[in-house]
Amino acid sequence: MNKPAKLRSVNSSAADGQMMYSLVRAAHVLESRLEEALEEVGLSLAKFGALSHLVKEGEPLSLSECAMKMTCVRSNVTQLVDRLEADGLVRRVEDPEDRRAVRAVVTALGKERHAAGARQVEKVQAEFAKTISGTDRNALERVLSALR
Amino acid sequence: MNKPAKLRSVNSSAADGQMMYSLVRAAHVLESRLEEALEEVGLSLAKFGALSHLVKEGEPLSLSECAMKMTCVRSNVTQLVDRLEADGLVRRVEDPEDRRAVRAVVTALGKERHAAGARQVEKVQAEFAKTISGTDRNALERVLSALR
DNA sequence: GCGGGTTTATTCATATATGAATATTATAGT
DNA sequence: ACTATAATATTCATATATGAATAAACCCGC
Repeated sequence: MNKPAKLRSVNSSAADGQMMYSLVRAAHVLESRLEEALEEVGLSLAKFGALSHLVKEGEPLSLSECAMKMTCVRSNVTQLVDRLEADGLVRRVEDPEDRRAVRAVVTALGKERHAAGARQVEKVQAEFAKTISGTDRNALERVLSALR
Repeated sequence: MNKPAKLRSVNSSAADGQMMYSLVRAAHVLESRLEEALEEVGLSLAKFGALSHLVKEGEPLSLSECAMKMTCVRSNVTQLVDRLEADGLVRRVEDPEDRRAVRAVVTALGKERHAAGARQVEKVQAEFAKTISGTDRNALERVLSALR
């Protein structure tokens, strides 16, 4: 027998603890799927994320701006751009306005690769969409927007 | 004006894409909170996780068993146990049954530290519980259980 | 009993992430 | 104009994670 809804929403911190872990695990599962899908086109999730911001912006971003958009630390971006540059997906250019700054430019190959990555990500999204019912969608939105 | 629910649950792969990212981001936020809380007692989330499995089991676990419980690769556990051992939270003992195996034993200090970590985690859980309404709880459960 | 395949942990190379330290350049306040 | 402060990217040390390669020990079928 289920508990009445009133009781269910009270005194359930143990269940919530499980849910917190479930949420984290579920996200890891999704990340694995994305990594797997992106690997087929020679990208990692980190690389795809960086390319996405650069492509979306449409103009060179300084590494600091990248770090902010990716909500990570600058030294991380330095290394990520090193690898992207080694892959030929991005180029570093100096900023004439500010001689401290370095901006990242997506190469033609980088744009192609990003597009291929986006197609892969869409497949995972479609799969994800199937696992969510319409009513759960709204509840999930509320929960996730509370966690920022 | 909202779309009718029927339309809302159809043709919404773009919104679902956002939700997929939201879910991943939300999990990262939770992980950061856990890391932050655990840092106060000198633990990382990875270390706390390993200790939790060992404490829960109540007896020494081989590193392979640890890897399975933590759903990660064995070489990861090797390094993690290196660090736990350096912290004095765990000891390696040989397995008399199987001379290939190495088992991890929690030390007294390890048990204390784990208990302290568990108290920290509970605080984060309580905070998390407050952000979830009773009705959303069930929806979230359904969604997360579909992602295993 | 033994030879071949499996399982064990470790090591190595690499990717991702953080934070501290450093050097260079910009900018504000005086 | 000069100095103090801030912001830039990089480097370094470290933690976490993966996967490939290795060595040791196990186990099965013969």
